[in-house]
Amino acid sequence: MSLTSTTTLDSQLTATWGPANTYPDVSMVMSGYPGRLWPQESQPQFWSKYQVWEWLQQVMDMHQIDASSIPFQNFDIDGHQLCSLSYQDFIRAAGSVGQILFHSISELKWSGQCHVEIGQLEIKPENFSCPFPEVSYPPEIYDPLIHSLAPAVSPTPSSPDIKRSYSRPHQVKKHNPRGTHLWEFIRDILLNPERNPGLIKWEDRTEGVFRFLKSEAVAQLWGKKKNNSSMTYEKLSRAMRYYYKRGILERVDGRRLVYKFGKNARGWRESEK
DNA sequence: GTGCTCTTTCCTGCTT
DNA sequence: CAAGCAGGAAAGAGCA
Repeated sequence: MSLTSTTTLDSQLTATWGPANTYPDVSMVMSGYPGRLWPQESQPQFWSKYQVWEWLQQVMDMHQIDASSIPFQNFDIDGHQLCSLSYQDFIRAAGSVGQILFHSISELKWSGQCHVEIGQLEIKPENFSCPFPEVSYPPEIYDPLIHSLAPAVSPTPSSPDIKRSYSRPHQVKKHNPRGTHLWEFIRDILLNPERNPGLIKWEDRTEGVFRFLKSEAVAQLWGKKKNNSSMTYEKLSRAMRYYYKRGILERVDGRRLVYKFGKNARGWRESEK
C-alpha cells in the first residue's frame, strides 16, 4: 500500500475510531479481573505538559503528519488546560490539524470519564455500562490501530504500574505474549462498527460469521499494531487458518474472505456483552 | 538456556 | 490470470 493510501486509511479510521477501547475485556471482567488502569493516567485532564506533548507526537505519528507542521509551543500546557480548549482554540493553535487533535482529545476525555466510572464501580458485568459496551481492552494492550492515540500507550511513560499490574500472575495466567491475539483484534473491529469503516462486516451475527471487505486494509492495520509494515492479507489469513485447529475459527467452505468464530472464541456473541 | 505459544514468512498446489 | 484458500515447514518473538 502506498503512503498516500495508508494516510488516507489512517485518517479515515481515526475519524471513525477512537481510543474508546479503554474498557476492560469482558472475559477479564467476568473472571473478576480488576480494573488495571490508573484512572488519572487515562484522563487527559491529569496529564503533565510532557504527557500532552507525548500525546501530540502520537497523534502526529498516527496521521503521518510532519511534527514541524504545528507549533508545539502552542501546546506548552498541561492536561487540564488542554481539556479546556475549545474546537476553535485547537484550530487557532494548530490550523487544520487542530480538528484532528480536538477529535482525539474529545474521545480521550470521554473514555477517561469512563475509567472513573469503572474505577468507582465494582466491576461486574451487570453494572458495566460504558457507551461502547462491546468487548475491548485497556489501551496498553489493545487498540485496533488507534492504539497510538491512546494516552496510556506512550504518553504515560511514567506509569510503570500499568504494565506491572498487567503482569500479575494470578490475574492473567494464559500465555499471551503480544497482548492481543489476531482473532481478538478482528473481533473487536467487528464489535465496534461505529469505529469500523467498512473493513469487516457480519454476515451472520448470531452464528459468528463475518467477511473481510477490505482484506488488505485489515492486514495493514494488524501490521501497524504489530509494528510490521510488511503484513499482508496472505500472511494474516495464514494465521487465521491456524485458528481452525484450535477451534477459535471454523471453516466456511466455498466463500472467499468469510470466516466464522468457533467454540473457543470468546466475547463475540451479543449475549456475552 | 529451554520450551512453549502465537504468530510470521515462505512455499506449493488447488480453487474461484 | 489474479486473488484467495489450504496447510506444511521453519523461524521469530515474548514469556515462564
